[in-house]
Amino acid sequence: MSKIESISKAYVPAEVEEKWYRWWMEQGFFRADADSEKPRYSMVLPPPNVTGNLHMGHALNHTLQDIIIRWKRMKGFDVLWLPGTDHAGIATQNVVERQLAEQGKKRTDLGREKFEEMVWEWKDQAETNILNQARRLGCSWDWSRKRFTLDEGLSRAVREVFVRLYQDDLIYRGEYLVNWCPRCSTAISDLEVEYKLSEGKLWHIRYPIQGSDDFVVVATTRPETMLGDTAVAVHPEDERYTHLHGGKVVLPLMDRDIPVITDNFVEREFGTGVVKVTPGHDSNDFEAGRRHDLLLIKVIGEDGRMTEAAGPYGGMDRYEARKKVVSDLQKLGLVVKIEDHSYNLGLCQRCETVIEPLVSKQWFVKVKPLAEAAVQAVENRQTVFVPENYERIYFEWMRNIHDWCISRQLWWGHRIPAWYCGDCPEVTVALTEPSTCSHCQGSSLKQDSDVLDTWFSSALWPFSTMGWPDQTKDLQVYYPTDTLVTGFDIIFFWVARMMMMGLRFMKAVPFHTVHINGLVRDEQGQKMSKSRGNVIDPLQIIDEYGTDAMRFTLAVMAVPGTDIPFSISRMTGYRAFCNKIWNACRFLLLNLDQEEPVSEQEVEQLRQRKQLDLGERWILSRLQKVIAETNENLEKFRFHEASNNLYHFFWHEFCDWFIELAKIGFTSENVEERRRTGRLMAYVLESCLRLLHPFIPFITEELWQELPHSGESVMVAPYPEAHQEWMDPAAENEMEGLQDLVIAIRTSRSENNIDPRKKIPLQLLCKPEYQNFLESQLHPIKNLAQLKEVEFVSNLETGGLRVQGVSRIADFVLVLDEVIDLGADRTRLSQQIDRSTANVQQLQKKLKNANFVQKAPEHVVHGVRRRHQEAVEQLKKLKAKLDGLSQP
RNA sequence: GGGCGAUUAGCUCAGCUGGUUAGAGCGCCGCCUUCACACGGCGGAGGUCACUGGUUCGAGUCCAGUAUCGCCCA
Repeated sequence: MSKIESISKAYVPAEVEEKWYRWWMEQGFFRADADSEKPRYSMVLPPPNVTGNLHMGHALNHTLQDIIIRWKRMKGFDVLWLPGTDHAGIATQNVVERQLAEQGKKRTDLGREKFEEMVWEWKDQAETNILNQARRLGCSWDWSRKRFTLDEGLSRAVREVFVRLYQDDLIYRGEYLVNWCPRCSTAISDLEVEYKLSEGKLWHIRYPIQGSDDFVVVATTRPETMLGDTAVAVHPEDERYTHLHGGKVVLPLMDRDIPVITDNFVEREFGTGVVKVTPGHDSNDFEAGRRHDLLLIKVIGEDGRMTEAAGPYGGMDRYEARKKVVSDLQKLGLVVKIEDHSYNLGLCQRCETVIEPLVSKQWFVKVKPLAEAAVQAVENRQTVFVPENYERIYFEWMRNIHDWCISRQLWWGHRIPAWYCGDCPEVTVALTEPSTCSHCQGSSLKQDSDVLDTWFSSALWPFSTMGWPDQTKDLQVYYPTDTLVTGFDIIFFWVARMMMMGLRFMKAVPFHTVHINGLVRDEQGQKMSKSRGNVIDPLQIIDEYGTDAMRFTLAVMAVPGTDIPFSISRMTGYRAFCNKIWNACRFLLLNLDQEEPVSEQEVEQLRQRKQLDLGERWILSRLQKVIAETNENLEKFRFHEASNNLYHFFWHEFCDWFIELAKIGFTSENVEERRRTGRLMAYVLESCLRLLHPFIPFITEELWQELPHSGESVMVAPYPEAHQEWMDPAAENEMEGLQDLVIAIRTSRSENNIDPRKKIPLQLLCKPEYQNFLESQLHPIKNLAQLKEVEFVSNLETGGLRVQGVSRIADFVLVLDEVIDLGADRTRLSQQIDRSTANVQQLQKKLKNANFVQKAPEHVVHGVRRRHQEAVEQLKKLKAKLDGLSQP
């Protein structure tokens, strides 16, 4: 009784969340134990970037992982959920550079060392923030194993991998066309370029044919690159241009003779069918240039300005140069026409600057051999994708993979472990700084100033975090991990590369299952973005609605393979659900006078001694069903089904029916009955808290601690397993009959505007086989349907102040004091008759169909027969009722 | 151009291997402050499951095509 006073009428999340998280940590419940005898289950967290805050995407991703982890932990596994953060090279460097820019400074003003210090400061700050946010989300991370991609251990793994791949000829340095971001001043990989359809122009330009007065017309979207043209190309089978084969044209403005080449890559339908070839600034042209041994001229430099090779245009910005080139051409009368043209513009993923393809000396990973193994592993189902169709996306990319440019001209990241010799042209690649050149023994060495692509270190995450290259116990026990939960947007960036690296260096896939979660969108299904102003901050949501409500909403909406339109109004509903759970417990505590936990043996005894009443047998049976379903759904990553079933069971079965029945038990004069009601309800409620805990960890812990329980914490209590023998189809069937009758009476009452509080008399007419059953259930029926006395009759008295109703197991008449609206009654009956007639006809049609009766499985046919019979009877009764009304 | 996905109630979406009268939340309408909960209770209205054809005894569910929308890759 003192307890209930301490429990408020509504659940206030802010009052309990922090307390429990701290306590869980102190108790060491989150820590994995590599020496444990238990079966193990492991997962690594996709490390969030240390660029700022966690967003709804993280909230979803982390919630799903935490559900799995908490569930497995309760199931008796030794679980490891390894957390950490990613240094996120370009992204983080950009954040800090932007801060500098506000002070009017550039990173070069500070120098490398000073700048790096500054980024480290930012990193500490951002990381602390992110880790706090994860706490608020309730993530049961093993904090003792937290990692950061630039940690010494992980850096050692990066160097080790680089050196080994170099030794195996899978890493090389070379001069190739790369995607260059002039703003970030670095090369980026193909994946980091985002394409956006933009409105541009198509310029048609005349190139004079050498030794002739004639011209060819080429079409281009980037006229400034013509300064670097070293050929024009036509399709070999294009009959319009056979006369040009082997000839030359004169490049305008530069007055350079360039050859006409023939190549299949030319699209005859594009423009005039003659294209300019600029091997220095276009990837298709680069390839063509190699095939035809063309000169390569770099007319645009790393700073986005024209180079000296651009002659008079040298030093101009690339867009100014474009204008100038066009106007100069126009003066020469060489511009035939300018058309509007939309085309895909390549932008830097991080800063949206237009990418400049240019030739540069970079480090590359030869990916093909690595990709083959990674494809096979998925083909052999050593790793499976959930939902499965993502595997096709993975294959598609892996089979068309290009070499991976891994060097970045940044300061924030893993420095490339390569040293250039001042005395010879060779490079020394080593784990630690060498004192002499490995080729000429010279001692004037200088380390490559570039760093590695962030994804290079992320690719090692599943094993670098566990201590590799040392053969640690953690690696032995927890690698390969079981599941990876991540977004589809980084299947190529990250998942594919972890597969390649894991297989190469650990000789085993990094994870058995890749569960792909969707994107969190706003209520209208729009992508959340700062510019749209529709970004939802998870922390704000948590402050306002509580972590549990947010987690449950995300879980319920997480349909595999689809995006999540996050809805505040929906979440309000799940906050109400938390409140419902809270109050169900309050109700029990109000009525419970013992604290001894209820064991399964105790329930089993009651069951065997046939001491349970219908509602109790029914709720136990339903509980087994929902336990089985929840485990099955979680096994298949069907979070939405699992959470939705629990929601429905708890609210609409346990609360709406069982608690209502329990109210009768609690007010019984029979001490034994009162006690049993409390025991049963405590048992079911405690089971529900355990079932719900992975989804809503905070409220379940708070309440579990208040209820009779055994064990320290709900988070380490055993997850419920279904007792097959507690399933009770007979009880479920009887209960359905009872519910059907109660609902029919309630509907009748409501339709006749009878005050819900008003207790009224009732006449019942039932089939003989239900008589005993109904008599035994009179008490609950009276309570649930607000009835005064119930009289069994052999003929329903119609007419006058009587309202009739039918249900599956019994018909009834409400005996009313008030005047009722016969007209309304008639309309309602007619509607019911229409519906019922349609139903009968449909079932009849099926049964008349000889094919159906012969071919459909027996139980289906049987079911239809039964339903048909019932429907016919019901229709007959409804018609009789209508007749009764018509002749008062 | 290639690939993937979507189209179900006013809104946002479930519906897993084809089989009760297609469900949920929110919204809407009516009644109720009944001693767990108004973040509540009881009841109700609302759907030709995008369209066309096919497979099947039976299709929201499987197949083909059409339309519209979205995403990824080139």
